[in-house]
Amino acid sequence: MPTLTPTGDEPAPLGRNEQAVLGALRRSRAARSAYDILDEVRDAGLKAPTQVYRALEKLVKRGLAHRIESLNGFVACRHPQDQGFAAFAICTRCGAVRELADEALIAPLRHWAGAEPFAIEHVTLEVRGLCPACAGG
Amino acid sequence: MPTLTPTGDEPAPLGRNEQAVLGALRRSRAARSAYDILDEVRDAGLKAPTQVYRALEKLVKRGLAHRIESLNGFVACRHPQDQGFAAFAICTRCGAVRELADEALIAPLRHWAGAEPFAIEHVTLEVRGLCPACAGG
DNA sequence: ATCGCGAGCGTTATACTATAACAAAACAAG
DNA sequence: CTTGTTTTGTTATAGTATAACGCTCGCGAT
Repeated sequence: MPTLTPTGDEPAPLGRNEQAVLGALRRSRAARSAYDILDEVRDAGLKAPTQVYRALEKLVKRGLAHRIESLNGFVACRHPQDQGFAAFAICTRCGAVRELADEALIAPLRHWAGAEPFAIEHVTLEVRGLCPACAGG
Repeated sequence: MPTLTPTGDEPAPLGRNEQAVLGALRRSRAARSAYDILDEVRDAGLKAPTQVYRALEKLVKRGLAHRIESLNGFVACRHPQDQGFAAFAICTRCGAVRELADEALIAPLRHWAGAEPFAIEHVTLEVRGLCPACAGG
């Protein structure tokens, strides 16, 4: 048993690899693939996909990053307050990913979860389309 | 210009490859990867991933199949009446995929789409968790 | 101190998913 | 028949993700 983390669930500080990967995610408004990220963090000493994937896994577990299934990519979390569901609007033209905190979108899911005999572990909600800027409006 | 399809948008009949792939999807309650399907339709003469992906692309365009992003897999459509959004409940234990036609789940998305300056092209809504059977209830 | 253990990291190799590019065949129109 | 178009077949390759193994480092026990 480790002797640190004395109070019980103090979140361990991010390691070098996690910091580098999270930094790369935060610098981008679009989702990045693990290999994109790898290209960007080679300077920081990461050399293989495994290292990037391990860092991403930890970041996602902590809620500091999200996986975008429909892009096979990742984004930094911009709404740390949301502990449960997260939703994303993805522009198919410019690639920008907006994290949606809209409770109107999420509440129905919670409601459905309560009514159905289905034990929800995770929800993926990804809306693809044109953002206002790209729609030319 | 083709002379067939005389009335304008008569849906061309499915080709051999599409039929074989759709058959494989319909036989399964879980999502199948393109390579899974390929193994199953080798008898029908398909030999390369490209053929399976092309068949899947056509089936999805017609609404006869759906892609499950979070599994990199595909399922046959079981609710042909729904033209717009489709949602899925995916059991993480047995892999069964249930297509959700629940309007209560989908209506909020339509509502959001109307209110937001975002031109929706496609919505991915995938709920992962334990189905009633696997939850032991 | 030093031994042994467990956690995490680095590295290599490989599996899995998807598409590009071109060849061959099918088919309608002239 | 021949020509242009569309579909299908085939090969090769790109892109995404994980398995497996060995090293090192920190810690507690002796």
